[in-house]
Amino acid sequence: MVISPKHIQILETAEKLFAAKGFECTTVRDIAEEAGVNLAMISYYFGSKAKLMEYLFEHRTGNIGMRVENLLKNDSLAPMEKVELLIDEHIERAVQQQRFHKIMLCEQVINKNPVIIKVLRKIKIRNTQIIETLIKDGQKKGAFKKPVDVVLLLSTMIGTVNQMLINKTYYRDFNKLDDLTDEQLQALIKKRLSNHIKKLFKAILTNEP
Amino acid sequence: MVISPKHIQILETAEKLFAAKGFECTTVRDIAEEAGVNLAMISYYFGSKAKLMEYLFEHRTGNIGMRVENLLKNDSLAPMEKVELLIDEHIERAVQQQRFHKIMLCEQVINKNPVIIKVLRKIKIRNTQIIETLIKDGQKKGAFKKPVDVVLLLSTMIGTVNQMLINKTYYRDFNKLDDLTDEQLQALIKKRLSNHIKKLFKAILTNEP
Amino acid sequence: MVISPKHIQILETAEKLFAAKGFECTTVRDIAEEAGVNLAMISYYFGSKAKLMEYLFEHRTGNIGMRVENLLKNDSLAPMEKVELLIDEHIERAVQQQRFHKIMLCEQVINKNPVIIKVLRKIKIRNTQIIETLIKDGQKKGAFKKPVDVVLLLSTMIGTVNQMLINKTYYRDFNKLDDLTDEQLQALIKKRLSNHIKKLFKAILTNEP
Amino acid sequence: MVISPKHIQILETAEKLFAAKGFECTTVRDIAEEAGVNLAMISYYFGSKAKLMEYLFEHRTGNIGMRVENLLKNDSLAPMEKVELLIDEHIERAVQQQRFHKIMLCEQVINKNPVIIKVLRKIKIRNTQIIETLIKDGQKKGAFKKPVDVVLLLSTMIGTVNQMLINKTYYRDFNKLDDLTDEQLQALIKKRLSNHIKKLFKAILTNEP
DNA sequence: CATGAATGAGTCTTCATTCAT
DNA sequence: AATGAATGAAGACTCATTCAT
Repeated sequence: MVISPKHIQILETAEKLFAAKGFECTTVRDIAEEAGVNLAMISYYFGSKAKLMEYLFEHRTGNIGMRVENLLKNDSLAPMEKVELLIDEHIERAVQQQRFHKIMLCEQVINKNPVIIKVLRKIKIRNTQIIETLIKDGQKKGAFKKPVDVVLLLSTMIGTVNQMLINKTYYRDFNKLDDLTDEQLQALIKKRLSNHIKKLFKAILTNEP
Repeated sequence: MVISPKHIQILETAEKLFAAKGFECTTVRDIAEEAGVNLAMISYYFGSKAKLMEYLFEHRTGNIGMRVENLLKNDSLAPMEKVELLIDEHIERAVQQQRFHKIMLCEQVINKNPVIIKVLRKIKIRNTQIIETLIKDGQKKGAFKKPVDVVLLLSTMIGTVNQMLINKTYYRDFNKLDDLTDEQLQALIKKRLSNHIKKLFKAILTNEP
Repeated sequence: MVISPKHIQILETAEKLFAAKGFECTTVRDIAEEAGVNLAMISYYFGSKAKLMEYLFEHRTGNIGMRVENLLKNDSLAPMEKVELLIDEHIERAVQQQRFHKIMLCEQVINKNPVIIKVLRKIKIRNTQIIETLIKDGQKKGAFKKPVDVVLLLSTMIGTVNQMLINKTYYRDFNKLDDLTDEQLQALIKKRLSNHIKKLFKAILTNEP
Repeated sequence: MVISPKHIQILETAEKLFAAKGFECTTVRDIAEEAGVNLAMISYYFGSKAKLMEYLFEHRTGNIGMRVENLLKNDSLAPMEKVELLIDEHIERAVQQQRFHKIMLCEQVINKNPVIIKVLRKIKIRNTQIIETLIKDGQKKGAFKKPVDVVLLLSTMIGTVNQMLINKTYYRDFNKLDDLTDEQLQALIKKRLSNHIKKLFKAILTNEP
């Protein structure tokens, strides 16, 4: 399929609305109006609303992991350093693609569109394999404890980040951070998430205090 | 409002379907058929589909925390023991009420029904306050480090559990646990979640290795 | 059919609501709640909502005209005096039974329930006959001109009164009568209607200026 | 809003059915079938059934009064001549737009849709102002008596015409006019209404016999 | 290639009425 | 005699999708 700027425009508008109102509550009309395109164009371009969602998943999950792949091969980094980079990579992407991550979160719960189920499963497998490789490497080098429940550990990383994305506003209120701009708040949350999750991973993976 | 057995029956059917297909994709007809009641009865009992959801939230969040309240007052327990009880309490409830927790998770993302937003906010505040009290107590007794980012810590507990609920099937596949019954798998996940999260909390709260 | 006080109560509540919101927009539930009776009682008492309306028509149109019949026989009154009494009689009843008159007005337009069509027709015939008799008597006595279009004349009386009932509030506003109570306004309108219509009738029926 | 021939077609079908069965008793399906258009098209074109009614009111009340405005300015006409033209104008329009006038009559009684209440009020104010201006002019020229109750006088005109519209069939029966076609009957009624109302107005406004 | 107009299918909701008690 | 619970039928409306142009 040829992807024109108009395709991107529609996809991003759809993403915004899906994240805000959910897939079902977003009408094709909403998307068309918000994106400033003709209503029929969406079916014309993507075939259907469901297919639009699938394209969105492809669009967002297409080119991930290049940097991570290289990271793994880099022998000059210690295992824990690699893990830390992975954590930061995930936080960065989750925050950058907040909307899409929210959509993914819901879609994982709902489980309806088989295509998306498949894409999600692929992502999960990929994620698990990467961290598994990393951990096994660390264990081989004696840097990490064994055994490690990889999925559980990954759940902590992904779950903590998701939960913080969901509770951004609540976090601001509870910690009385009203004077921060959205960008500042986001940066703060990223920093704190990073430190926090790294500490957690260290506790699970290493013997250091 | 009087709650008859039929009310409960409808509520639980609705919960099941909402968790499986999402609120929007579940039609009132679905619920009526699955619950074996007349279509009109749902409006008759609950007023509307949206109200039904609200009643579900009330029904499920109504009487939580009695045990936790008592726990907090018990002076014979060490701070970390209290925290551990809290963790187990949460895991127990989340697994027991998996469906409802999935619904809550989605609703937090979507943010549509104001009544539910309010209920969710109340729950969050309650949860944060409980753990905050616990932590401050531990800090006063010198058992816990300071400072502690309460919301971040809570996000780890809730996020990890949610993520594991979502990935139950994936967890079985990845760890090759096909010979376990659903109950056994569930018990295993509960156990592992408990150990895992306790370890994480210890790493954040205490100085012990 | 036995008419108990509860019947009356329901009928009058129904009348009030039918006049305010129309027959279709008034639900049986509305009537039951407003009347403080059980919902099922209305069907139980009257059979159906349509039948309730029919009973209302019977109830309100049952015992009219006794006074008028006597009036006609009274030989001590001049023809015009009789007509004037008739006019006042009509105004009095229309104002007293405003709600019912509004209902009748709508029902005449809508034409749906055959029973009510019949009742309305009977009333019309009766009214026309009475005034026709009166006019013929006046013509015989040389007091009234001939010919007279009875239905047209009646239309003026009934139409003017109806229109004023409908426009009560507008009449108050336009004539800046805000300081009057509802009762005072009503009395004023009755008085003015009476004078006005009598003048009109005189112009049509007699030769006097 | 763009008004296509199909809009008009739907509006006129709706008008016909509203006049015959009332707004509430007319279903959108009725209108769609009678107009030979798709059911969804009515919402598509007008938004809702209520809005359709509002458009009908706008459509019918939009361009009234041009002729009347000019009439008022014409100095070659005597005050009573102007009044007579006004009466004929009203009769003509009421008979021409019988259906709509019936709808208006009912809507004035029921008072539900705020938009329509507003339109009706505007019409009433306009009507009253026109006739008030006419009458004041006549009074200044010494042609008319004073004082005159404008709303009462208007009620006679409008009420009489309405009542005759409602009772057309009855009028035919009572006066044994079965051999007349509908058009002939209508013409007769218009003629008689005109003479009748003019006579009434003369009686109220002037001193002549 | 792009779109305005149109539509079939499906949704929630309301309501008068019924019926067992 | 009276009623609380229940329901079948029908209503307005929405929406993704289609299709002629």
